[in-house]
Amino acid sequence: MGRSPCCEKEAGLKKGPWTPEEDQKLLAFIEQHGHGCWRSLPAKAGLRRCGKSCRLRWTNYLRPDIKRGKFTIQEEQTIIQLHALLGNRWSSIATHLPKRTDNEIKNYWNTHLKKRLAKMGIDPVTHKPRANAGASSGAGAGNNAGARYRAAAHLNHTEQWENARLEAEARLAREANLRALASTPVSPVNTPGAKVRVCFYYRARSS
DNA sequence: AAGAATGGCAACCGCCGTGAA
DNA sequence: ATTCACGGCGGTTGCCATTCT
Repeated sequence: MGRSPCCEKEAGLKKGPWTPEEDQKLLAFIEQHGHGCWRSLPAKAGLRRCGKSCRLRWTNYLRPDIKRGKFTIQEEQTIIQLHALLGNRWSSIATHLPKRTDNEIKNYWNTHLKKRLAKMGIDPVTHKPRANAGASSGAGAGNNAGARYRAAAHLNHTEQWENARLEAEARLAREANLRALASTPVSPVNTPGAKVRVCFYYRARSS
């Protein structure tokens, strides 16, 4: 039973980058009325966009509580720790970084953190040391001191990440307990319905 | 200086879960 | 019990900016 696409190919529906005028319209409308039903919002706000596009623009860019700009070391650590625990569940990760959007975190992971971990010889999917770590890091074959240094550094990093991971695990467990005690709604981390699509794919850029 | 390659990020696509009818 | 609409999510793409050759 196929679902029709959420955004019908309606004539005149605009796609692509948002203009400042569109941003202004969306912002003004939501500030005045709240977003309500996203589907009907564009018509009410005078936008020629689909509701989904409006929602995305709002949640990823226009929301006033979004922190933009460079991620701090602490934020990076949190992302790495949570990714080790949760995999690519960006929305869950984002709940622990309240001012960052899942899209931003996902982008940051794919463009920065993933590469950094790989460079350190850590598999960005499993967060465990790679068996052949360092073999492809461009190490000069005859440089033993360099190799020793890299090996030590690698062990050091591995240890660091593992500790961080355990810390995060403990913290999340504590938080879960507190939530259970307070009988508040379970967090996305433990929500049964939360998507567990851990399989990871990263588009290899064609060169 | 110019073109190619790469990086970074905003936005789109399609699937899934949920709740209402 | 089934269908449908909607919101939400993760994966992917496309474009602009920056760096490299």
